Amino acid sequence: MNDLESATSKRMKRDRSATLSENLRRSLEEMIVSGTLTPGERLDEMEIAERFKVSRTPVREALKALAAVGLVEMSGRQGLTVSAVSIPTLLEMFQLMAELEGLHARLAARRARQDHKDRLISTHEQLSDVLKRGDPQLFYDVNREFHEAIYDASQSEFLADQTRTLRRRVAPYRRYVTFQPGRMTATITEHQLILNAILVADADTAQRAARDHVNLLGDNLADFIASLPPGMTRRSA
Amino acid sequence: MNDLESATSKRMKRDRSATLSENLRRSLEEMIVSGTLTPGERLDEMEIAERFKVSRTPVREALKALAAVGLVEMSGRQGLTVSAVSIPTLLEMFQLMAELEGLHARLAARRARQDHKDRLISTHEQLSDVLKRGDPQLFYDVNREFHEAIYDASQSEFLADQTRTLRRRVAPYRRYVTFQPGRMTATITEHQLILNAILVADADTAQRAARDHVNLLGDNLADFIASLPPGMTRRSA
DNA sequence: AAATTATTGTTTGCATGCAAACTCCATGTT
DNA sequence: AACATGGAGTTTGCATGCAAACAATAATTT
Repeated sequence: MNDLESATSKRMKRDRSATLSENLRRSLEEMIVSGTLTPGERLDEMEIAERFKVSRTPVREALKALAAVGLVEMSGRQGLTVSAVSIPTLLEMFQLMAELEGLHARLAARRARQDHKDRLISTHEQLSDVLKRGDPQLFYDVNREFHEAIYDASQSEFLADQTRTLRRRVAPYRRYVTFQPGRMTATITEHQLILNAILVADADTAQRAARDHVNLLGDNLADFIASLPPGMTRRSA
Repeated sequence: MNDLESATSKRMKRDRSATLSENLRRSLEEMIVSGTLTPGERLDEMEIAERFKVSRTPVREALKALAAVGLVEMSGRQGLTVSAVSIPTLLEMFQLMAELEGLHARLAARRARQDHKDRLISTHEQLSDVLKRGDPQLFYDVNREFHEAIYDASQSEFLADQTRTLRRRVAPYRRYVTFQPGRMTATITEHQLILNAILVADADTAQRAARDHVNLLGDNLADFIASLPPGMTRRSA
């Protein structure tokens, strides 16, 4: 029963989520979502294994899991790549995101308790502050916080999971939109509409506002893509 | 260049999707979706490996993939189980399904070409015929065909993928609803409404009709669950 | 007899090894 | 010279083996 002994390496393994493959999955997912690994990039099992100092087995398991969610693609034996989604698919993703966020907002308007509302309000104010400071990365993060607050208020865990999964899939592209001029300001305005509707429990308005908010994001993305020189859409590195 | 030789076992491996783990994933998924493996049931790696005459490696990869989609759960080292979803989660799933199907119907109403419409009509008629014969399993399958026809007409592949994935997740429970008295007849009526709206390109009506259709399913499920003796909802074997 | 510890067995997680298949380059043939 | 053919190297897919962890039972102690 020695305190020192119980804190040794044995305890390390006790951590439930401490399987190598699970940690790898998280790491790789983060790298894909954050753009460190770019869409279309080849993923070499051995390379990753060496990089993380593990064998290929947990690497393969992690990649299998990511492939099942659609973040990586395995086309037969010719190797794995970070999923590169086509423009039409990307627009579909935003369309679906719009519906999901709309549904969350609708449910939030109906179910939000006072603590949920408080969190929404404070997060929204926080985001307004960040806007003035003009830190895009921070804005990106706090913006996510605001949406998480809506998911929380909607009290729909499964729906939230689905939404987060989709969110991660569009994340590599979403950054292009977030940093568009005027988008951050517009976001604040749009959030305000959603927030107000939730606060007064106007489900229809909340749903519409949230849906429109994401659809505008999609439009911005489409605009951005259209402004790119042709061919730029294939290469994503 | 011997014909006989080129047709030997070497050719077998040429099939792109012929990796053991992929085939296993399909098989296990089918078993879960069809109810052969029941929610909550323990999945033993070795047992499955022996059953399919393969090593544990592809089994583990298949299970990892299924876990990523939510069909199986792996809680730490204490083994994997077929996912058992709680009642509230199940209702959330139907709610989301309703939105997805609604979106498909909306898009289908806007985009369906004549060939899509033909397929919808013929599938609908087919389902009506099946109703008279009273074969629940066949009804289940043709019903799926009708919905597939809608996905096809909506021309949204990604959305269709997402819908199918969710469909598979609720499949183990959906059967209870399909076989409820009166449900099949009601389904035909509801499909008719969706079909009519799509044929006349009335997007709003199509969306509402499809959404209501799935929501009614959810209601039926909720009724069925409520009619079960308490405690019956936990154990699912 | 009850509780705690030992121990055995089962099951998962990971590493390693091997073979099949793909890629690419070089050599050869027409 | 162009195309086909062959082979080396790379990469994936799967099997096997081992060790750590969990589960359950047996044994020991109080």
